[in-house]
Amino acid sequence: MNNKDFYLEIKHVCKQTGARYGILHTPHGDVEVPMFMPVGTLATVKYLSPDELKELKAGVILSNTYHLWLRPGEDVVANAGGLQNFMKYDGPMLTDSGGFQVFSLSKNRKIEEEGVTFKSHLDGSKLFLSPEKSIDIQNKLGADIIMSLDECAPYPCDYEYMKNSVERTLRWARRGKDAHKNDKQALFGIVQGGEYPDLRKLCAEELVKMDFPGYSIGGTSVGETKEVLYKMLDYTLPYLPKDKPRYLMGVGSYDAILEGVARGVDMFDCVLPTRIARHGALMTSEGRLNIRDKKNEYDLRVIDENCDCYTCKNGYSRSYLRHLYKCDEGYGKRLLSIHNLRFLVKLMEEVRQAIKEDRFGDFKDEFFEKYGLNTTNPRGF
RNA sequence: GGAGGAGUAGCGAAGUGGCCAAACGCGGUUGACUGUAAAUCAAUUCCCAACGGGUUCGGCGGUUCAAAUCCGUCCUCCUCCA
Repeated sequence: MNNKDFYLEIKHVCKQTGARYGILHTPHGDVEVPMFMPVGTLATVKYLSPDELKELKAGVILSNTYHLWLRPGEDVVANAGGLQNFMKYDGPMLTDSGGFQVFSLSKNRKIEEEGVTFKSHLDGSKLFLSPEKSIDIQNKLGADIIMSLDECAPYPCDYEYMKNSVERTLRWARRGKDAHKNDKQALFGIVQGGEYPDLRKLCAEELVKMDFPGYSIGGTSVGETKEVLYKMLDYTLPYLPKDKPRYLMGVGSYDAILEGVARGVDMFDCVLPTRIARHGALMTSEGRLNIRDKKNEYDLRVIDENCDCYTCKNGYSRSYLRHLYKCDEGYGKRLLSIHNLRFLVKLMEEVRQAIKEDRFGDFKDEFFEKYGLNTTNPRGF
């Protein structure tokens, strides 16, 4: 693709940690990194309008190839002029390749060299997704950033299986790159290799040889502990080029985000903030708050005094939010989702500021101290 | 005044001689959730010094080896007729 359409401009590297602050230029505008990207699988971040996403400064929105392929079909999206125009979100977007569904729908699929055969989770019909097909769909969906089809292997996974899987993922990356036809879209390669240092290194180096405009770290958030996740990062990041964006896939707990940033990750995405919001769990500057708890019944305080989200700013009380939650009202899910997303987006704003001021290491330490992580809630969120 | 019907755990509601501390739903409490098959899932919810024990099915009194379940009586509520 044209370098003028998509590139990472590193503006500052934290002297304490090596964390990077930069501007990611995309065809749909510039975004600052490190950043958190909300997930909108079916061309919508559940319950939120594009206006609300803009207000909370969401930046890049993720969507999903597998799900949009099934419904409404990539041609329907292409007919509307691509994802942004279809869902009326005018910021940058990213589509995942369907690689995660190779993992999450594992009971209904079969992996072969040519591609993956899925049994549709909707009607059971037989579907076949290849690296070329995934890229073709993503070309039609039209996101700014697209992903290679990979195998997101389970955890734990034995060495032999992982080695074969990595080699196949590399062949798929090559095939996807050759099939990629839309030069307005940046195709990222995905590093797999589980917890095996040599496989992570091999995968990263081989992908770098293919020269992608950005690199993802995959095979994470599949049940491994935080310690293993950090090892995976340590085994991968040193082999990725400094001038290209690095995207840690599926990570959204705030401790893992901070550890990722410290290691040089630029992009994160996760369903966690929106999903747990729908399930009544909120991220606050004092840790987790379960809105459904009876202790909130008469509590007129907002979720978090330090939050500037729409929900907190407008004084929606815990009492009211609990009421909406218990009545299963959609507006409650919306208000809670807005809060959690804004919490993470704002956290990233603070992260960037700290990097610019060469104090990200201190910021991270203070944050962990303040939030009491690794004590009551070792996994964070 | 007469005739029917009903009273079961916080609420609703099954159960109508032993397998009943009593289904199920709601409510309550607690976990979980990480490139979204997720407005989901799991545990727990009479009391206690708890892999055991104690007290329950409107009240009281009976029958029985055994009662939420059968009998008597009282109380309360509902419907219909006067």
